[in-house]
Amino acid sequence: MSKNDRISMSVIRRLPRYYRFLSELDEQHVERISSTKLAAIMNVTASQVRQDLNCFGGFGQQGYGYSVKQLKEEIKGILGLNNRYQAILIGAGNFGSALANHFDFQKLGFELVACFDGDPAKKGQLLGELTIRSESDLEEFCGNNRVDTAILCIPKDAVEAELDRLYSLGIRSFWNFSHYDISRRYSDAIVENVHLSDMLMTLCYKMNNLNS
Amino acid sequence: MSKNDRISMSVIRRLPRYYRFLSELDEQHVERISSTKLAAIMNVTASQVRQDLNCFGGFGQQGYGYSVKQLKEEIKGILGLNNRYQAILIGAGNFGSALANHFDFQKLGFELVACFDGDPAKKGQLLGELTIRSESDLEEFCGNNRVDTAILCIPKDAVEAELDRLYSLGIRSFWNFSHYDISRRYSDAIVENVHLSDMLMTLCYKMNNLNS
DNA sequence: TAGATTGTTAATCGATTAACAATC
DNA sequence: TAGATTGTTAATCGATTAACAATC
Repeated sequence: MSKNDRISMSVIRRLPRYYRFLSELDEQHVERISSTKLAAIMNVTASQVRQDLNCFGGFGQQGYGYSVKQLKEEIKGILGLNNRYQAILIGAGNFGSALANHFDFQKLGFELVACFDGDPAKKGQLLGELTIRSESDLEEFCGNNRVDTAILCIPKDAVEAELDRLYSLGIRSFWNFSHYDISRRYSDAIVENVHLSDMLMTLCYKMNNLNS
Repeated sequence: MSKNDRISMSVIRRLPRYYRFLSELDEQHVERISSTKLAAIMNVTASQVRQDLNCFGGFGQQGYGYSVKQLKEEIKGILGLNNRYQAILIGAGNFGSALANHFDFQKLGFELVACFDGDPAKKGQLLGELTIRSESDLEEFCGNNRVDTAILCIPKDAVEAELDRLYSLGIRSFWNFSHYDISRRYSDAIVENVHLSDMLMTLCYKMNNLNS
């Protein structure tokens, strides 16, 4: 991470994709790759590949290309995937449960350390390897455990109250599956929103307006 | 939908957000709104609001602003949310199940009409109001029913074979939760990708590189 | 050395913002 | 009419692509 003078989000959002493709190449024991070939595989321009990678430093070698393994590791580091993060899940409804059971947090350095739900009936139930805790245990748990990220899988209306508690407990990073606008309330919060319904609407538009 | 000369994806991806905010305003019985006020609520510039909306026609009125209800309906129409779509779910694993049970398809005009899973043990099980079908019933079902969209909730390795079958059955629209690159194989496919792990990686980057 | 391919600068393209005349 | 606010053009900004000298 050398010449880090404000990387644009456009570049950042492409990094996971580079990381995926490089991981694949690495698994196939490909040792080196040129920007041209990588671009062809990823369906982008070679210029963009070189431009993107150069935001972080000269990982390549003229006349040779890039070492797949090294580049993969560099990007992994840039993304912060070598660190360990402890996440808690807020809301053990269907969606939160799916995430807890099915999503490979480990692969990205995350560990789901607790899960909270407002429904008293759910308290004590198992969710994968976790026992569902009551909302009221939030303060105690966060007092005794490091929590790096909260994953919000509760309905929009329930978010604000919950968010205020999480924020006052010092949590600043949120993976937000609700439509509540976290950044508006806490401008220093680090937020990644997943708006599934927005994406389905976009598909809907494409169905009506693309080719066909 | 008047002056539709190629709207950029940047604009399209903002439409669901307009739609959401306008729906809220409408629920609050707000009758009209100016681009300046809407921009303030949505945290964008008034210029962008006017520019965006004008891609589709002059919905506003000088000196007055926009009618909330009308604008909402216009955008709804542009997105294609007034139509009815029949979707099938491919893969009734944890994630697919969550979607089937929890996601409000109806609201966007979608109806989940069938669900398929490769695991014979799952056949016949109930998933919400749907009975899980065997993969082998795909051809028969699609022969007898209109299917507008397939929702892919199967692992990357399983996608290609499945995609080929779906494509040959005439399905061209895909909501893709896997990392398989559909557009590369079928360039005329209409695809919306949801790459959850990419988004978590982006959050990870932000945690390491933003403020703090 | 000759060939390949990067790193980087310059050119182009597209998207956002500003400004203002048109008009309700 | 005067005030407000759009629709739209022009200016700015940022992101992508092209080009090429540096260098392995």
